[in-house]
Amino acid sequence: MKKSLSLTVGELAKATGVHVETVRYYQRRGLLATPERRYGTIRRYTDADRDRLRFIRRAQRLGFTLEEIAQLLALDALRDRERARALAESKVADLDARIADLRAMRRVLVERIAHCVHGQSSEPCPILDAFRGDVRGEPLEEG
Amino acid sequence: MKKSLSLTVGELAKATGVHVETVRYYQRRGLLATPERRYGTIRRYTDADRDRLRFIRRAQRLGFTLEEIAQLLALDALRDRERARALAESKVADLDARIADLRAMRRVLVERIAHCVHGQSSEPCPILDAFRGDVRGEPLEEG
DNA sequence: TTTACTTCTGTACCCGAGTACGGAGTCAAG
DNA sequence: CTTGACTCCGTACTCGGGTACAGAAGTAAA
Repeated sequence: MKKSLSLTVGELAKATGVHVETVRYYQRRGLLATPERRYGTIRRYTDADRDRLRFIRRAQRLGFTLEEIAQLLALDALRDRERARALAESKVADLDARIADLRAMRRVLVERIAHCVHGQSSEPCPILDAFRGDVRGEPLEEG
Repeated sequence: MKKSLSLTVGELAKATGVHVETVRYYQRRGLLATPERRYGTIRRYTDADRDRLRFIRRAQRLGFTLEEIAQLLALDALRDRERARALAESKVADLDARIADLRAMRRVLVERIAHCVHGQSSEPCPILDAFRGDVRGEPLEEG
């Protein structure tokens, strides 16, 4: 276990695949600590900082917002499994809803494309006509 | 066919379920024309305006951005079926990619939740550990 | 006609997740 | 010891899709 207190922001950024500006942005957002500048030098980052940053990026790829990631990190620090799990579960419900929405959009669009293919030119495409008329009960409303 | 040149912005907004400010926003974006103010009075909108606005909202519900909707409206004006269809098809591909991404996220999360449930408390939740370690080949990268 | 709502217009602000930039200061190689 | 790259810091800007607000003018009902 090396506790290499050795990374510059640039190295940290490279090691995690984010831009330097993004590292600073996460610091502003409170997701990542800003280490001291010892003796008026440059800030140095540890492997733990790098791991935390990787955690952030992975959680992001799983669809968590930075706000939610901040919560996850806090729960992790408290070792609060229950709440961490609850957060993950509500995220799954969230994903399910978004997937259902996208599938509904897809279904309608594919149907309209089929109508467009079988029809004569120089008339407006039924895809567009479909938007004008009633698209089966106005789906996908919020709330 | 009544060509009722009778709607105020407020009525137009109500008839289409958008806020007045949003109507104006669409006008600024060039999606909707701004009718003249005749004899220093209030602007009046037609049924055609209302239909166009409904078109915009429906296309939005199908996942088109306002930029794309502007394109669709232009293609519609030109009666260019080919390009309208192509745009719809690329949108379907787009939706497929987004759905696949969300499903991948969901799969990983559900798996991690299962791990979290079967484990002893007062240790960090494996959901969070998973973010620290390798989440199977770093999926969901852009590009 | 007065009161109370709308409308009109311009401008500024919101969110989330960053990106860009300018002028310092610091650091490593030659 | 200078040169060039990197860091620090603050501030401002981006995008997409709107929302908010102030002050003036139009309009409808009592």
